[in-house]
Amino acid sequence: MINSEGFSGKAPTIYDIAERAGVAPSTVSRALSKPGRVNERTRSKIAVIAAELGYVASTQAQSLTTGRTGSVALLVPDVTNPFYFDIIRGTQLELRARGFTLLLIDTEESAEIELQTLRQLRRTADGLILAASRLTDQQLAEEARRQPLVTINRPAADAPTVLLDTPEVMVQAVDHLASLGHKSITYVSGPTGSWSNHRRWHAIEAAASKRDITVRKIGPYLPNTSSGAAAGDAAIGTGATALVAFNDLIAIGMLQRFKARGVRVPEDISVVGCDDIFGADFCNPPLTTIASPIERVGRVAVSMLMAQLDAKPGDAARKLAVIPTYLKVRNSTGPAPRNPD
Amino acid sequence: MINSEGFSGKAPTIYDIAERAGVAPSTVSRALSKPGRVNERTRSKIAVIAAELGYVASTQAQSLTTGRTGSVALLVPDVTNPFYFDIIRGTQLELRARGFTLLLIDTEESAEIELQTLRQLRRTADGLILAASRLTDQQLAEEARRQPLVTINRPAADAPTVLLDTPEVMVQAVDHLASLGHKSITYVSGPTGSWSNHRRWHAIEAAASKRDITVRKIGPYLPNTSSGAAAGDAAIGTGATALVAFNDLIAIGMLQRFKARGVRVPEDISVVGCDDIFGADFCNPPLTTIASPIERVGRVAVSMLMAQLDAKPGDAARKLAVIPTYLKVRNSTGPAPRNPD
DNA sequence: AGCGTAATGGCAACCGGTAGCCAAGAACCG
DNA sequence: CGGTTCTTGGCTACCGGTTGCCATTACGCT
Repeated sequence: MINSEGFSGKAPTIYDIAERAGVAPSTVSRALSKPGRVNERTRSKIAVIAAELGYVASTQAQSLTTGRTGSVALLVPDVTNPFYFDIIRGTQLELRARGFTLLLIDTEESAEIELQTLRQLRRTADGLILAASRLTDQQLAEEARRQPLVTINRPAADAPTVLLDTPEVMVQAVDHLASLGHKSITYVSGPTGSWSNHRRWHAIEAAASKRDITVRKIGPYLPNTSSGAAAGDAAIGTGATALVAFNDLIAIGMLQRFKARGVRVPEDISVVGCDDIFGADFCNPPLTTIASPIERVGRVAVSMLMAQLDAKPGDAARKLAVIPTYLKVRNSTGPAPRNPD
Repeated sequence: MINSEGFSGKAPTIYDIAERAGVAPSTVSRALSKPGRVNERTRSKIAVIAAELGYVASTQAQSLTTGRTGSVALLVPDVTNPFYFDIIRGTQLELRARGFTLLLIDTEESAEIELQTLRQLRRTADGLILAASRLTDQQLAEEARRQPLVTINRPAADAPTVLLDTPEVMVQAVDHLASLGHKSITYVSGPTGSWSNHRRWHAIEAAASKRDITVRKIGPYLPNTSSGAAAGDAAIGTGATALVAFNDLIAIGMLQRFKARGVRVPEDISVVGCDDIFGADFCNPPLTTIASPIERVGRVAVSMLMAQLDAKPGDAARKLAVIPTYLKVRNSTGPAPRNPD
């Protein structure tokens, strides 16, 4: 209480250790960071003193000379979107295993914040992982040229990308609905700037056209449950019997809305989501959706970034990783109603 | 492609700007960080050049002299636990508004990782926010003495704390169940190391004893849905009619398990959760739970931390913030069954 | 005009490490 | 035993900013 500022004085530096050990600071530095470079006896003496003092190297000082900061930034459009939970976790776990720190940024679905953060972090992070970037292709390419970057669910020239293979499985979803007798499918579109949104829509369109099924699109909607509620109302208006939503958040929002309005799922209408987020298995009814090992996406993104950081000029970096996905049928899809209005 | 390393050369420094502007580096530094200190014409000239070059100050270099890193670490036991997501978001938003960066750490429910990270970050972060710390009181006090710290849902000597006032509302939950005719309540306990777990249990115990209601405790269980499923089975074994769970994750896990085993909620058994996490409103049935403005918890934690950072010796810091909570009645609670086994 | 004071910008030290270069001593070799 | 090479540790410059101190100039005022 005497000194409300003084958090136990200053942290010890290599100079403190050097003094105690009777060696030069540079020796301490070497003892700690390149063990082979100094005599074993000297090294262990220094190690002991460092431990006693509770020495921790200043990462900022280190990064100043080495150019490495030991941290990687992950930019997500919305931290509260459960889809990103596992990406965050996968990233964080893999990063920690490699001795890196995670800088988490919520870009609030804004390209501007994203861009500004990207610039801000140029010096601060060794590399960036962009989940569902809202930047234009050009901006993305530009940034990729400036700093090591990996994108998730968004291809970019010059930057490695991790993709969830959801479009592939959209075909299965269409087949699933077709086999249940649905003749028409309505796609509930996500945000306009989202690349995966376009990709999913095209996949559905293509799959449907091969099967004599008509498709329609409503939206765009923000990827959250309240927007999903709005989408639910819109869907009822169109008389659709089969809905494929951009993601589970929207799908769950629709489910809630349908329940509130007395529309039965799947008797009156079938709903397919995408991502298999937390909650998809216990909503009412449990949601048929497209699942994938999302945590792995984060891990893979990290390892691709690391490969990029360690790359010698001339190394051909792996540019693309596609993570498999699969259709998970639960209770939100069922036979097409006999006589739709 | 010519040079896979060279991400557009080096970032510009104040020396580059100084040269272009024909002034000394120190002038550039001042122009950028203390505008009043230099002539307005000089300042604007420098500002223009800085903008042209896309200059961004190196935070590590800055922190080296100023001692401020501009980043705050948030430690959570499990990033995939939705409860923390709004805390993360609140923290991140408030931090960004104040020009700080968020370092997110998942401690994997481990006191050891928590402690190790705390040490690691001593130099790297200006302060730490510990959500649901698993440390002992002593460890916590020790760390609080070493660096600016704020805890969430965990009181600590020497560190400001943000508390959710859930125990207060546990009383309401007990009343709610009592008014529905329940004579006995079973508390489904969370992790042993969790302070809020103890606190909630004691609140229930106290409230029940005043109302001639018997209480029981089962557990401990990990705060996730699979553990909740196990808790569900255990609860069935005890013949309980009213369950209050440590948190929503456990409650939802129980709900799922009950559904699978044909136990009707709330007809056969009532369930109360805690936290009102994402999913509590759309699970089946929607969960009666204790809600609170969780995002605000994060914001308040940040502002208490900032107050601590800016404190002059002698300032009496606010040591405790209690965030109100309230009972949200949905469909998982109902009248006690007439003739329980 | 003369003097005090404020405004402005440069110099240089410093923050805490890293790394290149060099010298002293040890070990090795013919 | 002299010469060469290796090992080890110190010295010093440097990374990119910040800041205390000082010199210069401009300005205000009597």
